[in-house]
Amino acid sequence: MRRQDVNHPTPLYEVKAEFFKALGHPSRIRVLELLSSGQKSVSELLPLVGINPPHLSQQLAILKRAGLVQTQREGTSIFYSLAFPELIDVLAVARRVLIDVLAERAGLLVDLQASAPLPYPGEL
Amino acid sequence: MRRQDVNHPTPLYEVKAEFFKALGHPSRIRVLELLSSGQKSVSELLPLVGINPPHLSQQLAILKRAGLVQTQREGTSIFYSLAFPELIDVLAVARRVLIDVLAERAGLLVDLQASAPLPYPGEL
DNA sequence: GCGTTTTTATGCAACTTCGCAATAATGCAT
DNA sequence: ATGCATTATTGCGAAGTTGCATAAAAACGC
Repeated sequence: MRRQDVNHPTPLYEVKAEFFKALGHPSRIRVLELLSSGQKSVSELLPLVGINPPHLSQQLAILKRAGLVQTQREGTSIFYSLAFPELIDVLAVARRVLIDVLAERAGLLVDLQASAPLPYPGEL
Repeated sequence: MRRQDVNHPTPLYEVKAEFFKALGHPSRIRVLELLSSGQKSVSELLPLVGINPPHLSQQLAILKRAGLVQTQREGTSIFYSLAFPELIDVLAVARRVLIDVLAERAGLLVDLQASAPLPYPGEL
């Protein structure tokens, strides 16, 4: 619990920021996408995410603390799953925006190339 | 440009994480929500966001670098606006998930209260 | 020039990431 | 039940990143 939270009823945009912060890491995005197609145990996730066990465990803990995933023990394995199916929608909508952003970036790139100082005619 | 980017085509989930990271701050969320209802100049945003000018400028720069907002000069003012209207959808969908998350949390809270050691019968 | 609006620079505290070592929790064999 | 292997988590510390304040500078209109 952060110092700030001790006495104040966390304002809404703080909570929203927390939510997005939880999504703001490659491994965590990867995990959520993997869980989009059904629950997975930690040992299943390990090779798919490609980080070492303690690190994965930590990232999973962050997602869990944020309330985005839930766990279920099954023998010696622990299965993680999305806490809410709507999370899939968040990822989908974000994907759509990202397409725009990347298209825009690509556009800027060709502009840059077009306005380049006439590719060094005599270079090399 | 990070070292890692020099030789590798940044994997997609890196880019996605960058996107969500850009949303992962209260002031930035606030700005995006304010811009959802139309462009605003920095000086308009200042009192609404409630942070000091350099800090706001920095947060705006982060949003701009992420490609989420665009600017337009008008005399001495600079107007910021959403780069893509779909951003509003992202915020909306996230809001829906958040409602679930918070409801769940509230549920856990009453469970905790229900299972409390019989609220200190004689306390104060 | 001067005032207004916005950005950049710099520095420090706070937080995050991630590896390694250690620990816990379970199931299975003896 | 004790030990052992498997599965997952926790603790800790180094390195890197982010947040935010103060001071300085840039860009514009007059």
